Amino acid sequence: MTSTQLGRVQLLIMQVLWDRQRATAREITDTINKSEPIAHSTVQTLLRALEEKSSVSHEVEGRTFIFFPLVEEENFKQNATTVLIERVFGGNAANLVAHLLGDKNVSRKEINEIRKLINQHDKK
Amino acid sequence: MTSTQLGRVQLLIMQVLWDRQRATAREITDTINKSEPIAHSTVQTLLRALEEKSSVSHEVEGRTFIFFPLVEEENFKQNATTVLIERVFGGNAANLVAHLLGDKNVSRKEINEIRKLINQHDKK
DNA sequence: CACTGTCGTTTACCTAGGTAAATTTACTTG
DNA sequence: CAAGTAAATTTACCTAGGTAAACGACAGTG
Repeated sequence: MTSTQLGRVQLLIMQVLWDRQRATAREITDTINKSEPIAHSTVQTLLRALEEKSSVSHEVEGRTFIFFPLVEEENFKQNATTVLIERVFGGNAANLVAHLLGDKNVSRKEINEIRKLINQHDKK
Repeated sequence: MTSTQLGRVQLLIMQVLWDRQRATAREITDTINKSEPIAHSTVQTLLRALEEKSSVSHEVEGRTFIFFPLVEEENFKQNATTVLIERVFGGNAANLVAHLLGDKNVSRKEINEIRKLINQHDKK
């Protein structure tokens, strides 16, 4: 299916994997537990789900599984962004940016950063 | 709960309501059916779900229900955008824009539009 | 007055995501 | 070798979203 759609906790797991490239279920659980409580068995269940939809795979080392991502972080970001633009912003990325400029959750500092990005992008 | 999280089809329904402000279930079904097939009973089921989470409400007119949105489109857009930025772009809107500039799915035309938006925004 | 079409309601089934305990399996260490 | 530990697997439950048939109420029409 290669669905690059992930649930919130699945995404946390993927982020650990993107960060480390390789990790055991235990390492993933411990990493997530630094920011929020999660049971090890939950992580294992979701890892199996991720494996079923070909987002991750594993190698066996001794008697433990070493997991690694099959989906690239960039691919995922692209997909997530595209879905938002398609469903919510009529398929036009500029509509999304227009929204950001008027969004109270976006700070002045971020807007300045955005302006810089555009200017730099223009210089090519 | 006031969850502004909506499923794909729920969002289609909300978009019809945002567009018309008031509509019967039948009108919603017919509108959606112009772009994709959907059973009337599916729309009714989802309308009830939307009503349960206070996204829409209805008045009774004769023996039919007239639905109308309780959630503002802007609120929803803001929420959906915030969730993407938080979960995928480390909470920084500029990261999202940086991504857009390198996204193959975003056309040159859209980038130009974005530049114009920023320039106009600066003039205040 | 029975028939038909349109409502809304009920019921049922499926998938995905999340949560986690219980169980099994197997290695290691006293 | 028995016990404990740690890993993976199995099992179970719950919610949200989606899909749609089946059902019951009712108004208008022949």
